[in-house]
Amino acid sequence: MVQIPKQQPAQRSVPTSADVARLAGVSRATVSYVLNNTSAVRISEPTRRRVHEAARELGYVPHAAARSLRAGHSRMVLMPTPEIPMGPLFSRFFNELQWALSRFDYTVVQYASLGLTGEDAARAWAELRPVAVLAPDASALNPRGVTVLKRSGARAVFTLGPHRVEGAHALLMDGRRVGEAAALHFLARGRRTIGVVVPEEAGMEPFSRPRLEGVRRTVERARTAGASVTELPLAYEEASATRLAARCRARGIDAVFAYNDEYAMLLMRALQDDGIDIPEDIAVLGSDDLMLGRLLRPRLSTVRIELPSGRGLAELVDRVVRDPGAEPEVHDVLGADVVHRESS
Amino acid sequence: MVQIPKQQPAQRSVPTSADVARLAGVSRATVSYVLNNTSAVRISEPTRRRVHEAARELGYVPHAAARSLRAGHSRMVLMPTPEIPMGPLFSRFFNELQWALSRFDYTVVQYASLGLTGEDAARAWAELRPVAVLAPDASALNPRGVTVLKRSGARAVFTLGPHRVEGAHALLMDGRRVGEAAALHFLARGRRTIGVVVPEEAGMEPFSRPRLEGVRRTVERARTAGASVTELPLAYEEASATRLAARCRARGIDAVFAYNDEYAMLLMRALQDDGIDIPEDIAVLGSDDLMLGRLLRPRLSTVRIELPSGRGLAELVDRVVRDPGAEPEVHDVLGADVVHRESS
DNA sequence: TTGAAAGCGGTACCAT
DNA sequence: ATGGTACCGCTTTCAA
Repeated sequence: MVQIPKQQPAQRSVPTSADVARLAGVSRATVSYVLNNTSAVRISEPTRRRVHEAARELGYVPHAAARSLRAGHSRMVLMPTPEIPMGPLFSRFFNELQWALSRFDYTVVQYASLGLTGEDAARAWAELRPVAVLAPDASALNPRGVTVLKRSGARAVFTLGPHRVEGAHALLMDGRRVGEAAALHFLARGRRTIGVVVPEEAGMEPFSRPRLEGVRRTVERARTAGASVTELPLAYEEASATRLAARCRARGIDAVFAYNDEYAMLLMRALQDDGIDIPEDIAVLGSDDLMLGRLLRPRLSTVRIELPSGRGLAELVDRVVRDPGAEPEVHDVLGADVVHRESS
Repeated sequence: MVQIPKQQPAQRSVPTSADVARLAGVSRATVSYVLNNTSAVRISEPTRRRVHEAARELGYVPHAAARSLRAGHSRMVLMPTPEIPMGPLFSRFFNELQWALSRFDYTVVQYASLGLTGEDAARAWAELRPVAVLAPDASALNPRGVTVLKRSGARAVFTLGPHRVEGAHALLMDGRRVGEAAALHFLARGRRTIGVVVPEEAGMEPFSRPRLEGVRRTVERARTAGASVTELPLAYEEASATRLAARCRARGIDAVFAYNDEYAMLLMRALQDDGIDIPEDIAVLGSDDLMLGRLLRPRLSTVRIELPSGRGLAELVDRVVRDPGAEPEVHDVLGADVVHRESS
């Protein structure tokens, strides 16, 4: 029995527009005209058909790199992926923004430049020659990085997060607003000894610090007699929560802003197990308005965070791309308001 | 007073290696040799310095597209982003895989080809000429799409998800395993009237269907007298859960596999509010082993899903890239086992 | 040790 | 209505 070579892929090399031209019996120029529907040039119907047919037969797919090399620009919007998996809130925002940008005919690409930060990261991104970069704060983009990107042809550089960076437009998500809303809520309800949970997990400082700071600032400004703010480190595990619950009781804390709903749930459980009544003894406030908060008993009060519509942001990005000369703009895109339920 | 134009960016065009060569007083070839540390060629130290300095001064960043165009290949691994935001489990897996691949010197790019599926999506991906594609199931990659990708030079095409696709390697995540584990758990504990929650939210079928099917299949095979399986549609909102709780009671259901921990929490709350005792009257099982499940009362039993290490998968991808001729492999990468706590 | 030049896959100008 | 061709930025022989 003859041994038949199994699946000889023949590994034909990738078909190019020259191959299509050859097969269709026309020039590469004609192929380009036909496949791009170039309006400045009229190609006869029979020729069009032959070209299309040849392309289909060969399974021709244009080479994006070659195209944008020639064009001198691309419509790639680069969104470096943050190292930390984002919660549902932020990831929905990301998805929406992506979708909106794609409506503007941008190609959104998330690029994982893992380990790189600041200028190094910027250089890695710049190699891709994106027309715009939307950098989450965690990428630690700095002013020099912004310069690198602009020099390499990026027409719009945005940061997304709590900080702004010189030279770049900013979609400023000022976490202090969240802390502020929480603090006002507590003060208005007569709470005075306020604790603020700060996650111990690495990489969350950019989000947790501003919230703490917002609480601090608000309490100071209010000049309410006897009001104080205590930082409460908490790891995302029960043992840590148990210890923290004891500490809350010991320090006479009567209100806790728990960073977000998940940490709030963790702490609430520990407090309740410690015999503390919520909200009677200690008021608890989460944030992000997750479904799970509504399911707790008592139902969790929370700071609802409002992110802007992807549609609007996509418009903004597009506007800057069209007019790159303009001064960097700072857009305060974070809204925060308290949803009062039963835990506070 | 003279009006000074504010910030004249002079918008020099992007510096190329030719600019660097000019400034350093050498040829483009030399620039390339120096910046790439080409070992086959020895360049004198003074020249090296001059080149590096010129590159720094101009803020030169190489053009990735031009480079890979010349090279004829890239090290880009394309991971089309699924339309649905993934939970923490899956997103951790994604991150890990990305990190591992970057250790192998691959450039991982997530490309949002929103709205496109099947062959159209494949064509859009192929334009980027990735060396490998890891396509989540939701992208609906089909055999023709696989062909398109291979024809365009992709040396490794993987699908990630519950289905496999002809011609592509598969990291098969067989959700039936999850259902199977759940069913065995219930049957072993004497439960007979089993309900399976199926989320009503769009786009979750690829995950929920197999789980249901796994339960069904396992119960059928067990041939346990009187055992039955009921499909329980549930939207992620309290009202829907309330209705479902009533339905559970009415149908005499004594065990519910709730799709995941979040739906489980939602349903558990509704059942308890309806006066049903868990696990006495109805046993509840979630999946994903989220922290939140441990915090519920009773503590939620859950199906722990084990995804493979990113490291191992990166090795696999690399192996296939090196030897693209091999037959497509199917790797069963989903482990499922029940973590028994208090709700079952 | 360095430079000249070809060529990767497209596009668009200028002829024909 | 089509074809010839220069060129985008970079790498890599081959010569000098």
